[in-house]
Amino acid sequence: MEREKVNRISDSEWQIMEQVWAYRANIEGDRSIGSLGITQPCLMALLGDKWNKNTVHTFLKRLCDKGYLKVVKETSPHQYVPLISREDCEREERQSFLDRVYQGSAGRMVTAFVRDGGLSEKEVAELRKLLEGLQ
Amino acid sequence: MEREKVNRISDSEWQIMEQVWAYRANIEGDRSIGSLGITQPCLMALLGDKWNKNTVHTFLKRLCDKGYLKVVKETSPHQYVPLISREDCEREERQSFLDRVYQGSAGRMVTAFVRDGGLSEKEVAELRKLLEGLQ
DNA sequence: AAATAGAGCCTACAAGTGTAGTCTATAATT
DNA sequence: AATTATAGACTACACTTGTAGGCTCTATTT
Repeated sequence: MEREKVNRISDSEWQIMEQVWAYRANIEGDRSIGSLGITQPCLMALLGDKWNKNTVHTFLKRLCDKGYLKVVKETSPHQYVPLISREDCEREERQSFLDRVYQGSAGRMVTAFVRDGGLSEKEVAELRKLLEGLQ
Repeated sequence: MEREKVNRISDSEWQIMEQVWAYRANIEGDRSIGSLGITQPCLMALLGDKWNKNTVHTFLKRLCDKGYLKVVKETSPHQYVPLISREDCEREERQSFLDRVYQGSAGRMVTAFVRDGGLSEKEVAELRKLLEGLQ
């Protein structure tokens, strides 16, 4: 039962996935819309003129090839649906970052992040609560 | 005063840097040894047969080109000295990881890491202490 | 001095990534 | 129906990364 070893999501591809996930989250619970996934023109609108249309297409195709997206071709324009949750992807990214830079030591890493600042008071409070639960 | 925009350290290159930094840390304070940096044969010994000699050379050269290493050619074999501290690199990696996966939200990220487990009791304790100091 | 071994330099090459041009099919408009 | 605007497919190309082969130079051994 070992997972196909497929390439990670690249930087640019990740930005595409962001939109795919966000879109997906938005239509959640709104079954009135017959929409399953985001379309290329919709993506273009959200991304501004960051990339050429064909560039976006290339990324979408690659994400499909890598198994992160599914394309629904019954409609026009086509719709792109995520096959993996953002949470799962985040977990994998966290793990690979951890292994790469901190040799797997979550403690050292988290400490560095916290020390580095950037946490709001609310976040600090939340984190404190979380730590209490851990014991 | 803007920093040269140079490529990040790649995965394999990072493994080389680990050794360079570790070696450097070891000779710290031991000025008796006339050693400035690690050599290719030394690296090979530390890395085992992970890579071919030429592969290691390629990585070293690329790291020099990118400005992360300096080579001392007065001795044979040559010595490779880091031009950037591990801490600085870690910081940059953290930042780019944060931007990439968590849109810069350190809080969300740290929370995910903590929740994901992998923190030892000692690390949890330490983190708690750190958080207290933050207020 | 000739042979050998290891270090350094240069070259190569496939896969992955960022970026976009071309062509074709299809849909909307005149 | 002819024209035009798009979406999608396919192709291209430069740069990065992982990986290593060859050649040369120098130091060491016979």
